[in-house]
Amino acid sequence: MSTDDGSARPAVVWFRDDLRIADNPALSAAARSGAPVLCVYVWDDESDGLRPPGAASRWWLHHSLTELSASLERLGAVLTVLRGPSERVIGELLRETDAAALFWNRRYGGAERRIDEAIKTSAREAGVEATSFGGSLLFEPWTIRTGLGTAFSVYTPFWRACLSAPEPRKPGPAPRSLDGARLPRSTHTVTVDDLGLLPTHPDWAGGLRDAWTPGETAAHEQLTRFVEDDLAAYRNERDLPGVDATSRLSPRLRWGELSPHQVWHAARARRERDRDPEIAQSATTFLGELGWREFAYHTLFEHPDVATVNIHREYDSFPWARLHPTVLRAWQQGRTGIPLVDAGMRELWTTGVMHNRVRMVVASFLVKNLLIDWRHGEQWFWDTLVDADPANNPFNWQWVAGSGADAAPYFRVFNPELQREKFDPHGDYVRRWVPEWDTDAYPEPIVDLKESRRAALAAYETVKSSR
DNA sequence: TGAAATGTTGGGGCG
DNA sequence: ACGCCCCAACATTTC
Repeated sequence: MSTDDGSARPAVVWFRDDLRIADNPALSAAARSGAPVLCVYVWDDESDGLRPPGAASRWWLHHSLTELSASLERLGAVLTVLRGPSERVIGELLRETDAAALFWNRRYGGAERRIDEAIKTSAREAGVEATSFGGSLLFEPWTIRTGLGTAFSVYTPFWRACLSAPEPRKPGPAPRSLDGARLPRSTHTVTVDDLGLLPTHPDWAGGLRDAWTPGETAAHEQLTRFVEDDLAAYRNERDLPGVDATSRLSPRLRWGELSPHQVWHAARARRERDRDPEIAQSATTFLGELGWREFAYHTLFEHPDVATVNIHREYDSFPWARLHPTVLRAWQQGRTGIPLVDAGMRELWTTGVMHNRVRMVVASFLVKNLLIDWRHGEQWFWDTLVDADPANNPFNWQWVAGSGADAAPYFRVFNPELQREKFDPHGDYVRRWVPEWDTDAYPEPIVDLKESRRAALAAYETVKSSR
């Protein structure tokens, strides 16, 4: 088949949360098809229900798209950037290019699934082969079911079911080269720069630049280094925020610079290679963290509005404190007078991530000691995390708040001072982010820990009794 | 992937 | 030698 100008009908690859060329099932399918490949990214800030990325996420997205574009050019293709409502923009592209096929890797959010379904239907009606692939999860949510055919609501049996399901596929290579499709002049494209994703006035991204190199190349270096050098100590040291013992792969998975399949098999291969029991245990613990990611997506699939609605609806009547903006701001800015909390919030603001143990502590502090609705915390994380994930972020906030799937029991209130003594015993982490700790410049706590704990338990008591 | 309150135990000081 | 008390240290229960 040919278009009017004699060129073959292209296969369109729509990139979304999969900004990589290796182990990308949609890209591979397009390359295999023999058709010229047209790679596209759509910046859609118009469709209903799509959640606009936060500021830190936009920064990361800019750089990751830029590298993806360069990688595709090396292979012989280009990344076409479009702007507008996905359904209209993709539909127009298919018509203008007389595309033969449309490929993508699936998304799992409510609005995303509605949009993708509508596009798939109209593409097929127009004679375009539209095919979706599993590229971002180890286990598709609808394949992991309880004996009754329902979704799992508890992590442990969920993960056990995953582990006894067929093993996730081995990751595939990047295409060696691509036959890049030509774009008709009539198509209105923009550049990554045109999207205006970077902060300008002021440019607050200096800390992010120091902490990160977005993009697929650095992602692979990071994965290799972690698996080869750091996996052995992972189990014992991952809870110590002052030690660099975590994988720091979360933004890589969020943006799909790495697929979970690449991470899974890298860790498994390391475990098989040398049979050190320390590595074996660490690998199991680490893979369990991938399991929580799978469970969060599983939960998002079942509860599309997880970012705004309590999974346990009895929490809808929870007696949150009246919101004092100064209190929320003190938490956001790391000025609560609680050293571990302030250290975490400042790490977040500077680097776009926070150590996982500390995330639990600051979240517990906001929700329980300050009695501030978890949605405020979720939104702040959404805006400031470079790994802000549509599934993980709301899932984990609801987990801490007690309203979520397999949530922490309501009475589990972290004591941030005790947590500091346990997990940052030498104060390395706190001093790194709160240098004025233990000086007169450091403020008094904005709440009494003992008293606010009692108040939290009383508040949660009202929810419990209404069950 | 808690913390605090409460209960139990056992060693040592002491009359 | 014995009972009593104190109090860590650990275990269990409760929130």
